[in-house]
Amino acid sequence: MTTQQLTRNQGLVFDVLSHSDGPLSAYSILDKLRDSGFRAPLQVYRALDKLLEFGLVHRLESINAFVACAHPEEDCHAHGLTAFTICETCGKVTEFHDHVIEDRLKGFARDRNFKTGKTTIEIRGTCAGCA
Amino acid sequence: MTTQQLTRNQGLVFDVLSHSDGPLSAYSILDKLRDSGFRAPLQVYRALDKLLEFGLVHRLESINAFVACAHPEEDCHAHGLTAFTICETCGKVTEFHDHVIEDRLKGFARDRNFKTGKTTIEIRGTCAGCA
DNA sequence: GCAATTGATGTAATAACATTACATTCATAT
DNA sequence: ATATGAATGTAATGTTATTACATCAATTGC
Repeated sequence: MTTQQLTRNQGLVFDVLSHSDGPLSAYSILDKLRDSGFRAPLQVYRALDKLLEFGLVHRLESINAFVACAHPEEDCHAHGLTAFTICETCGKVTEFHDHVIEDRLKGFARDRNFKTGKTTIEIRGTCAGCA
Repeated sequence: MTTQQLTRNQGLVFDVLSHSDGPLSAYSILDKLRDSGFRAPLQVYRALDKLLEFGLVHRLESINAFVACAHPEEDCHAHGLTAFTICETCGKVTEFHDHVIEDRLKGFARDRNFKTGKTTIEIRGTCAGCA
């Protein structure tokens, strides 16, 4: 998935997220896109749904916000599990992938015949710069 | 923390969660407590805040809902990291603790001088019974 | 005893996040 | 050219959470 084949709305939303310092809520994205013609939350949510599907954007469940993927040129879904640190002071988000954790969770699920869908791993705290 | 020293509202909310089959939203808790005199969301949220603090209740970030801790007699905070599987079909939630994952996340955070606050691990999918 | 403080409660209003419903437009594949 | 599926526009509504302010209850220090 390259950012070339995005629709206008998807492109605008991805652009806003890519150029943002930190995660943004759907409504702050909407505000930033008023001048580009956005008028309703659904325009943002629809674009976000697609971007999430493409693996270009991640949703941070614990703060109801969205970030651009750290490596949008590759397919993030292919990296397996994605985890995040979220600085509660400056908002900085760091994305990482850990195969040990992934295997461990997979094992846990398999042992219980639990069919894994989406997995969320988010560490909230204070980043090095803000400590 | 035993459930003895809870206030009336905290006790009522904990009771509803303890006797529930699955996770409940704050507003469904409110509905279940109308007859006990609850009239506003804040009564629920305030009780939940305390119960979370006491480790008697967990918040499921990915579904905006709350569950009673699986072992309220012990202090859940003492077990370290808590992770969950959440069945999207029947709502069943299973709580578990994994030291390998915990150590791995701790290591990641330490390497980056990230001071860890609350960590969320939630696996959404389909449980054995619903597969 | 009785202020002073602290924690819990009651209530209303509002803010923040997300979806449903329905009409329309666009792309493209026959 | 037209049928189809995807994307869009807009309004209304639903769901989750917080702010603000008044009151009440328990505890502490004097």
